[in-house]
Amino acid sequence: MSIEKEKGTYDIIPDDSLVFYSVRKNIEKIFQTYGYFFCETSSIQPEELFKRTIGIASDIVTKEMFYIESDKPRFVLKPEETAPLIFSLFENRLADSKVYEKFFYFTKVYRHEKPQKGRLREFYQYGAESLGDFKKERDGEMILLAEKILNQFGIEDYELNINNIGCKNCRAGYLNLLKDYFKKNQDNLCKDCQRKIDTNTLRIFDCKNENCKKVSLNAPLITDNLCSSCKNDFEELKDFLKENDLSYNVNPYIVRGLDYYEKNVFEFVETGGNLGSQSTLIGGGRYRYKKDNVLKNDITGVGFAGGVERLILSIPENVKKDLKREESCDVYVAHMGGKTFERSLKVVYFLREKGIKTDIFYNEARINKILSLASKKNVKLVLILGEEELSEEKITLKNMETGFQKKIKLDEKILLEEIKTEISNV
RNA sequence: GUGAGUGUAGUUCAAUUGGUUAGAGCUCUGGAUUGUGGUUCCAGCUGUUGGGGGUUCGAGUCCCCUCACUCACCCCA
Repeated sequence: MSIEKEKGTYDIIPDDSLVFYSVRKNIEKIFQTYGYFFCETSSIQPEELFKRTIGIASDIVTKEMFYIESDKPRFVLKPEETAPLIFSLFENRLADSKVYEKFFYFTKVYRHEKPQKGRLREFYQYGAESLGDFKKERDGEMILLAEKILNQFGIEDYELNINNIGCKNCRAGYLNLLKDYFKKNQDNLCKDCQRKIDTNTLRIFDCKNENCKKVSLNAPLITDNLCSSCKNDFEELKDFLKENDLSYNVNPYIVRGLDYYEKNVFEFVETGGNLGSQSTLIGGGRYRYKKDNVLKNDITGVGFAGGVERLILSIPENVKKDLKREESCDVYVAHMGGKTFERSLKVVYFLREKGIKTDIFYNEARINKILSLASKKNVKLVLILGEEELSEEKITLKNMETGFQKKIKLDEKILLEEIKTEISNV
């Protein structure tokens, strides 16, 4: 092809689109079941928004934004959905609404990174925000909800990691403590890490260098340096998870890359090896949008985001097959042309009117051709209306899974009942 | 952004130290079966070997450039 696409982008077309679409519907259904309301903001957002929320020093802001040619102020393709959504809710006076306080989204986001497995430049994120006071029930529901999504798609190889990254009262103190520790030991750190001491202290924990690992091993941990409020919040979350039989690991090294996170944070990590080195399925936690010249008060809440493509990569093949089936027609009608075609169309229109997913092959074709097509389309039932059936005022109903078939009276109401019972058996 | 690897049919992979017309499975199309699919059998289609340049009598194979993908770092969903 002479026209090249942007790397790290892809098109959603069959068969994969069937899985994608089913995943989307299932996710949205779960959110609604938990009382969350759908939202989606524009893909085009002011750069300023992300600078002030996810942080001027964050990787996303410093090197991963797609800039759009436009008048001032500079606009970017949104790299995440939380900040645009929170600001939109604030502008529309919904940030402290009691009617609407829980929101979900399913939207495209953009990050200019080098693509690899599980990492794209344009990808979908699903996520939720629950605005209001910090409460263990809010955090807990978020985690239950996130896990519910993984379970819905038969994903079993994952771990839940939690941490508390502190708040304005204890976080800065801890960082200073950590900086002092690394400065004392900087001779044993690699050059990269020496540079990180002042700019990106926490990232030293991620270094793969053996010497750095050794130094990190004895470094002070955030979990040992929390203020009483954070400590209490963390314990409450653990209690909640225990009460709800959720197993978790405390991972004091979890770092959130976005500045607005505070206190309890969590991550669902894939352990089945389906995501290569990009193992994070879902990341989330509590956050605080500090009051400034735009926000009149602090906005607090808890939320999470998951990558749709990573989720799909983690879904077992047999589950994907079922999802595809969910998206295909229930009934496919085979006719033999002429009057059988005319009569078949009436059946099709009737069934559609009754909410049965029904389709028909417009052209005249041999029966084995149509059945083969029906099989490829994953339909559950085929109705056959040939000259033979028409002359007896009957229609053949064939279950494509079992192969069982029977002739029934060519009467729409009787047909509908038969179809309903057959479908519910599949 | 840094480093490494791989690019051959729709797809998964072959092709002797460079040697003639680049092959096979699956998919696909048609038939066996003009009223029974998913199994089986038979037949058939599909390629600027990612692109460009170079070396050579001769390049899928060697060299250079470029692009794409993959993996890792980094980071994150």
